[in-house]
Amino acid sequence: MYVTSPVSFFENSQAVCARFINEGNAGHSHISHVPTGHRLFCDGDDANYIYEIMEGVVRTSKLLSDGRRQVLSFGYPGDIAGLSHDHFYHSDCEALSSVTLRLHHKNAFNVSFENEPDFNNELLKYAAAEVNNMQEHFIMLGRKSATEKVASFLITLMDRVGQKDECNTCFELPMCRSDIADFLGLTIETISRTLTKLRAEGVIELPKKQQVLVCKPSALRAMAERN
Amino acid sequence: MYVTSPVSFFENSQAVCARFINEGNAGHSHISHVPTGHRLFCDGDDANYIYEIMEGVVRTSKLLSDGRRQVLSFGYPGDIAGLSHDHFYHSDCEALSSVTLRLHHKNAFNVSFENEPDFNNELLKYAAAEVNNMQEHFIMLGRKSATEKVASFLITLMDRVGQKDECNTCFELPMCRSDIADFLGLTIETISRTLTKLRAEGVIELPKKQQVLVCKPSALRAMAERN
DNA sequence: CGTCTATTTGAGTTAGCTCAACCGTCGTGG
DNA sequence: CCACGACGGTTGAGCTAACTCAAATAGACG
Repeated sequence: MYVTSPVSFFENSQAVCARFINEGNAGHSHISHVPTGHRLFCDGDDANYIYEIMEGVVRTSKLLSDGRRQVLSFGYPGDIAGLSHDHFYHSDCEALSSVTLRLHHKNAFNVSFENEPDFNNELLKYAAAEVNNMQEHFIMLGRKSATEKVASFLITLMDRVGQKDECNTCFELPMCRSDIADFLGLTIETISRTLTKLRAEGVIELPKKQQVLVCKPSALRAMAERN
Repeated sequence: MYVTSPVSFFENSQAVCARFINEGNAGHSHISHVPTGHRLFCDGDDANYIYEIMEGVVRTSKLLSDGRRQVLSFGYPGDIAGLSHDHFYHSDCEALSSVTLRLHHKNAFNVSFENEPDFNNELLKYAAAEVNNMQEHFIMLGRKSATEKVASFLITLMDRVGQKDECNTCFELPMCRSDIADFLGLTIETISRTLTKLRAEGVIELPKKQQVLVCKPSALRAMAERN
């Protein structure tokens, strides 16, 4: 189980990164591959890189001392992981699938990147958008019911990575139920029951456990806002 | 009641700002005063300014269509409000006390500030720190009990603005119970009951309804982490 | 085919919610 | 100056959404 697995179960993140780095550009950034389940960085590590996700999905999370976990985000291609306001990462980050990354090496004593004003501007834009996304997630965590949370979550994924054939939209869930639970502030049982309910109502289908088919997108959207 | 008060109850935010602006510097920033209860900006307004809080406290919040509200942050001196990733504000912001602000005028078609790379760097640093704070708040909203939430909230304020005399630490609560409730994802009744419980256990005192005296800071910190 | 793990389903519990009454403070107007 | 109403906060009683614990099921994989 993720929730209780100690950090030491995985290799040290530095080692993982070193192992899978393929030197791309000699300059400030290079390309790296990380396989499923491996860690990009840990809470407390030196924040030497900013990770641009090019392919695959990562999960960032934070642990409380008693094992409770909050998943902070699922990072899809185009997203950035590892932004830090000081010298350290403040979350764990793990590959949920085989991941291709662009690593931007960071001056260890500066949040921003020297001689890269454009990249800094991009980062600022990204950070501002991230703040906005997180604010939306605040509403989700603070004020929405279980059904609303799950429906909102599915809609976000549908809009972002859904494949539309004729009438339905289909997408993969690279994360397991406990990841979803810890993202939405619920339990795995509640996630499961809610998905079952949505399926029973004909709003979605679950061809495989980690694959969703949205049959009634408008009904799903309605459920994300009320009840 | 804040939760249900329509936007139109207050004057248009542009007007408010215009009225209370005292031209400080002729350049990119100027100083402004906003009295208690008045709005700095609304969700949907053109994001023309970034607000640097110099004195007083502001509250940013988001409303759902059915009236549910999530308070996103309480802004204290040194904080920034109004950061946006596009041309618009995505939250409401209101003065909880008489507030002094430095307004930074923004190019309406750019997130960042032209010819102000230093300010941009400051912004990036601030945004990264903000992301970090918000991640902490995710744990609060997603995984903590009512008691833990209230205790965490009090500790944050205590550490930030507490006045330490001999053995106790004292601070004001410029926000009302419903603000705290909507910040922590609880109801006013639960806030009230929890404060009563903390008082009964001798951890805090409430000399006035909007004033807190922390008698047992370590006990309070313990409660913030477990139950 | 058997084992391991993720997920689903069921049954009972509870933390926090809703609804309602009450209290205290403060501002207004007779 | 006092009565009254409004409003924010507290307290009580009962309810319910989501949790916990437990058992059954279903894939995945050697």
